[in-house]
Amino acid sequence: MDIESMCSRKSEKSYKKGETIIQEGDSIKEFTYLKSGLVKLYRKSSGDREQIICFALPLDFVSLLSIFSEEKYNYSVTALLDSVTCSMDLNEVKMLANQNGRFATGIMQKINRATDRIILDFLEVKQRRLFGRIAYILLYFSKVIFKQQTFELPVSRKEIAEYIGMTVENVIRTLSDLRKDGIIKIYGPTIEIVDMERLERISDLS
Amino acid sequence: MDIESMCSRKSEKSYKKGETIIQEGDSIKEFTYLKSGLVKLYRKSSGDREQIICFALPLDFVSLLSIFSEEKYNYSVTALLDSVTCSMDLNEVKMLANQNGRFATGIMQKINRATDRIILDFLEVKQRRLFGRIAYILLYFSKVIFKQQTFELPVSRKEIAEYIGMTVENVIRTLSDLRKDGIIKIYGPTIEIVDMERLERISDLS
DNA sequence: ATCAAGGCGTGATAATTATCATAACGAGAC
DNA sequence: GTCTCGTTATGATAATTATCACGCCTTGAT
Repeated sequence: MDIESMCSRKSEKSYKKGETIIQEGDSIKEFTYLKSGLVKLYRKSSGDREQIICFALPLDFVSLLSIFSEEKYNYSVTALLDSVTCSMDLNEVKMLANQNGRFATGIMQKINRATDRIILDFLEVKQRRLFGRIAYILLYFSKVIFKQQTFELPVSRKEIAEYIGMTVENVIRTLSDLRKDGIIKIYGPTIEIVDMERLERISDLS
Repeated sequence: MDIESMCSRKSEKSYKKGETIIQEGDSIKEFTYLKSGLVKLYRKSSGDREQIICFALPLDFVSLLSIFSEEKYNYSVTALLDSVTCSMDLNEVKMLANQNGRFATGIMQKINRATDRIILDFLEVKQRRLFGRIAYILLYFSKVIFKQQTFELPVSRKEIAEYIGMTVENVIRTLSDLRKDGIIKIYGPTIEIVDMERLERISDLS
């Protein structure tokens, strides 16, 4: 019994871009992963601001934090692109995990990998400044998410700001500066990385 | 078979304050938790700086990130106080987890709780500025680690800086400012929180 | 069509933080 | 002992980032 086969007999749900999949405070009843699309995991912080924790791609678990240890979600999930999730009853998953060690360690490994990734990315972002952070997230979208030099940004400038921990104005300004320096091109919502090496250097040099 | 009983027949090691328990890059052969003392988990970032990921208390796992998913540690662990660790052979733990679902979910739950804690603390720190961050970490030491208003700081100012992502000078300056405002007292390495409410207000107001 | 709201973009200014310099002090090496 | 070296400490200055203010454009509601 693996995730794939379990999923086949479980419930799929579709979400339009912008729809909320999980609301902070919801009780955790299902174990969910993303089948297609792109979502953001985020948290409401004091003063009605939001902090984006990470983005999740197809086959990533959406049930990460708090699952198996809390009763209620301490983060929200919203679709950035039209998305399909696959959910299984959490109690069934827990029972299965208790009965089947291999299944349990499989899940464990996958969740750990995801949370490790979050922590390591936080550290990467933290050691950079504005320019380095913007370069880092552009490279992230280009290399990890879209695997292309030209892509349509699935997030607003505000959401970038919420991920890297800066203000919207500075995100916008920095993108403009990168454009003025000929490192990227901006066509409305799509971004083209023109000078990949220079962007990488900026990301490395903080 | 639970962690406690498994530990009883496994190897304990003692470390003096300052000794390194795990070195980034070491291959992961054991599953380790802290029996007594206090340690820091940290990572070397570019430019021989270090970033502290978290602190671990007795009964916390020291094997967190990368374990079960990587072959080598991507972080280091060093004792901040004299510490004793308890280690089990990782392959044995994996085998046991594969055979025993309850054991596996138990570990899973504990690791998840720890990594969740790290992520949530990162978010808390991230949304604050210098003063708020210093207040937050002082409250953390006071409430979580020592459960006292007066305690001996187990970390240097530099290490505080490495945790909250600021410079040493600003950490020192901010502690001085809090002292001048009568919120804390500093006797060499020990700190007394005089005005807990004010410190909490500073932590909340960022 | 018109209005309101929100995202994008830019400039001026203020606040925050980093960097550089310097000094006192204690611990460990020799 | 004495000499480093690292930590704590403080000030002056520079760099970075946030805040405020404004205008443009698009989208959705009425």
